[in-house]
Amino acid sequence: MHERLQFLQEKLTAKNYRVTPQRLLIMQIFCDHEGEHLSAEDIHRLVQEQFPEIGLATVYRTLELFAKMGIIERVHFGDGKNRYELSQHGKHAHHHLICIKCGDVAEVNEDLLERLERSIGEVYEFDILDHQVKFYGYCHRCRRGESK
Amino acid sequence: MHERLQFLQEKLTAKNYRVTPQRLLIMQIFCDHEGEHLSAEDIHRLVQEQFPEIGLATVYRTLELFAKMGIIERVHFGDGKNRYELSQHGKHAHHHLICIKCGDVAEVNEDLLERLERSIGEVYEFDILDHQVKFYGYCHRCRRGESK
DNA sequence: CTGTTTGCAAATGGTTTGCATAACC
DNA sequence: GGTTATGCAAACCATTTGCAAACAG
Repeated sequence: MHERLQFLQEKLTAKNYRVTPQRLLIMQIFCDHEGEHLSAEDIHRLVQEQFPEIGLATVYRTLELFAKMGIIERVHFGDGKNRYELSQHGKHAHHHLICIKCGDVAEVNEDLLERLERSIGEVYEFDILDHQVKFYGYCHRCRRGESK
Repeated sequence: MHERLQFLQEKLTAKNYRVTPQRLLIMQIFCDHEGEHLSAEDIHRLVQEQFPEIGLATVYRTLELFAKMGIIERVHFGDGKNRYELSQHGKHAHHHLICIKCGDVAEVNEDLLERLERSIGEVYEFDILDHQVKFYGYCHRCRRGESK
């Protein structure tokens, strides 16, 4: 949890970016909310609890910086806003199960797509570097008629 | 091509929506541009060539109506705007190869995902109804260093 | 100190909405 | 003729940008 902040500091320093409390705090928020898919507004609200004077623009600029540095990834669920999650160093974490009833988003961490990716790459002469896969349907709760 | 317009008319009438030249024309545009992934603005521009007085709002309202009726599908490529394509009745057409260099979007029509979908459905107790898969990388032209 | 980063407010761009008019049935 | 659909303009919402002040190195 801690080591991630240290890692961030090193990476920032290495690229001549400055280590600021805002950047550290936003990173902290990501660590405290792993597995969630936060929007910029979510992050702004959460950071404000500890640092009320932070501006939304700073959050956006930080998210862009982190994304550019490969620390976080942007994911799109088609609800009009971007969402962000920590990148899982090397591993893809872009298999999402999205419940069309309760809106719950679960992650599938297995890299079952690898074989598919390889064959598509061959057939279509396409060098695949990354992918994003979304499955829409009913989650285990909703399929049983439970509410969230 | 024609039969699609007739199909649209029947579906509109059946649901007590009105058959208007704007709606027919937008459908025509989709038929004339199969395989492309048009944004609302693209469609507005194309329709305007034949019907200059159409408003952007009408385009948006029509797209929403068509999507609600299942005639078209919304797809998101993460460039900030929605894109639309004709639904392929029953078949998924949501495997996209997106070139991160030239921006070209190709479709993969095979339903290679079916097995994967089945096993994920079992493991995660998730009823999968639809999916959307995007592969990002270099297309055959860009990988050879050609320009578009 | 010097250049980067921040906060604020204003601008932007895609999409939605209110309302009076026009068009379908 | 009654209701739905359209066009226009204004509203909206997520995101971006300009700029002067604050801050890291």
